[in-house]
Amino acid sequence: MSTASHLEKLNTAQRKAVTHGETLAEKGFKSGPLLIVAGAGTGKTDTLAHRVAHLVLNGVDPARILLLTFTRRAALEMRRRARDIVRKALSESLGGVGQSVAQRLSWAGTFHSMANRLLRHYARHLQLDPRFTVVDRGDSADLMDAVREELGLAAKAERFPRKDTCLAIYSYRVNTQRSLKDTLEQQFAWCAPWEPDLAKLYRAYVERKQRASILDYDDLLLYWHAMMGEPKLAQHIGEHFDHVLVDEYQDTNRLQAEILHSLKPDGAGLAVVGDDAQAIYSFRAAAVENILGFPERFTPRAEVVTLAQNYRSTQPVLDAANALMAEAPRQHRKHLLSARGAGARPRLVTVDDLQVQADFVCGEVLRRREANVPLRRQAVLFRSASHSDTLEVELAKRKIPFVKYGGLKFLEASHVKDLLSVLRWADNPRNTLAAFRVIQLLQGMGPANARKAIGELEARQHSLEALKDFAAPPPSAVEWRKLTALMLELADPQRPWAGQVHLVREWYRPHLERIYEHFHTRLGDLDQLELLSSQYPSRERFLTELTLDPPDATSDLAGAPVVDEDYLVLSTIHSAKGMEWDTVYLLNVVDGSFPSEFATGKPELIEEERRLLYVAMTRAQNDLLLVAPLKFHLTSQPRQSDAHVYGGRSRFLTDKVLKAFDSSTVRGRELDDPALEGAEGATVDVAERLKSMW
DNA sequence: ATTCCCCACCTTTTT
DNA sequence: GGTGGGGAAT
Repeated sequence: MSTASHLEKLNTAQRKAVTHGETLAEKGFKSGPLLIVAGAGTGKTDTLAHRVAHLVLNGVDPARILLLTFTRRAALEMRRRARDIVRKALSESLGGVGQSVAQRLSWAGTFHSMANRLLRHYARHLQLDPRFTVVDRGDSADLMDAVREELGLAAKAERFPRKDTCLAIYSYRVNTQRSLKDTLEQQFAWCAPWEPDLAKLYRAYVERKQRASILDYDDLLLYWHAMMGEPKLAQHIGEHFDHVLVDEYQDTNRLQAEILHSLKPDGAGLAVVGDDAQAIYSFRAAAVENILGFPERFTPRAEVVTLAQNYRSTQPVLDAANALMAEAPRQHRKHLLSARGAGARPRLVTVDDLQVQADFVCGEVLRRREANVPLRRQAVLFRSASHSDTLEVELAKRKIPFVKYGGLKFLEASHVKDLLSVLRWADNPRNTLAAFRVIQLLQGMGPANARKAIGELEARQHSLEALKDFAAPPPSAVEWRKLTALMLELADPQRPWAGQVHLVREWYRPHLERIYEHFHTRLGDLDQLELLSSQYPSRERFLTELTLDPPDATSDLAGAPVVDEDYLVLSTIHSAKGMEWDTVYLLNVVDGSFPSEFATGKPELIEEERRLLYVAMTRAQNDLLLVAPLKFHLTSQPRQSDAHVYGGRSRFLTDKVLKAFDSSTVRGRELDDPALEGAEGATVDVAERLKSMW
């Protein structure tokens, strides 16, 4: 296989990464640990996919490869590419093999989804109900809030931290494996006085989840981690996989790193890939030290292969990115070199305000489309989801179709949560969180009655039959019977999954109309949900996978584009990771956004913002445009105020960095009609004239 | 006990 | 501009 055609188009470093351990081929490639440091655009995904394919072509069983990625999308992509490589490498007559490779490569997914799968499998070893419910961030927060209320912490004289803050602290502490005290002191200093109360809250929160057979995102990792702490189980699971490959290793947290080490204590068969310059998830407790210290964690040290040949961008784009990173104090220095050569210099365009920015971007987008760069080869990126608001309005006005990634999700809409809660309750009758929500949808049923009803359910081991015997307050009696009938129907194990969402939707409709103002648009979302549900084989799979991999594009303003139709991509930088476009526009490149006004204070946070800008810039293949509005509204201002900053050039755009850019200014009226230009200097003070009339 | 209405507060990034 | 919490009316 050493001269195999699938290796031909790889460069030396890539080939080294792909074939690492080949000399041990007869032992199934179980070589020592490997770290691939892959700069932006250096063919990281391709290299990993080739490695998977290469392993398979050399006799490794795809079912014994664990491939951990950061998003579900990345996992699918990796599977697809590996399949294509294998298919191509083998003779055409064996075409079917490629297909089965992708299928057999079933252990490919996010840490969380693989955890979910393993935990359901080993549930009985963990005294865990295999029908456990996975709850998303919002539900976790609601649960936290309920506990917070019950403990009387909400009513304290001094403001107790809000539910989201409580959850953020909890999550950070869990994922970093630090003590609560340290977490508070270092990350949430303003909450430190509440430490004893928070500890109490978290204990109650954990108990509550356990009683209801609920696992939150963190629990998926925690349980997996705990499971790996039991030597027999750890060995059993570790032996199931000959190879463990991890993508985006720079964004793993301590818990995840420890899981990996217990899977492969000596590092045999372990290969991780990442780029410390693209570490942008520290807020989620990601530990860059994982990648920096990876080689030394093993004896002998792990092999390190560095990929620096960039296939994505032209050299001028990389010059800008390199200049930006050259000013980062702590890093693994690498200099990206383009395999594509010369191209247009990146531009920094200064505009008056957000409206001019939106106008300008629309104009540029259309101009490029005329020049045969389709919309889907262009993307607009920004620091936070709301930064595209003005642009979205403008795009809709000009009927330019777009899809937005990141930001508020479909699943966070309350009506969607209502409907899903019914299904969750039916799926796991012990899920009192869902029950609590559903019961209160009925008119006349508030928190008190809901608690009473749930109390009776608990007393009868959560048998839904108990619903029949609950004496609902007379005004709600009729609706209570309808709900009871619905729940019993859904709970019937004989009932096929198909049609269940429809059933719930029909039941829910009158409540929806009563509760919400514009119920029609919301009804549309439920139709979407019904459609989506038909793609899943079972209720459990639907609910879990929806939570672990929520649909991440919203495009309500311009109307959902039909597949294959051309549309512009709008995305937060975080959601744009790993992607690439011909042209990239970056909005609001000003201080307050780059770096985010919330990140100031700590040097590490500022550096992460720099990396964020770096990630954004390195998404561009040919054209990179940074737009800097002179007038930029700061968030977190008192309402109704028009507070903004002027000329806040991003501190990352130093004179040195700016040398890599062509700078220009665009004034609002230039966009309207160039023919009106040329009247500079001739101004009329209309206001003064009107006043002087009196 | 529920519901409705008003007021204060806060506004990042995501599995 | 939306949401969450508190208080008053039903």
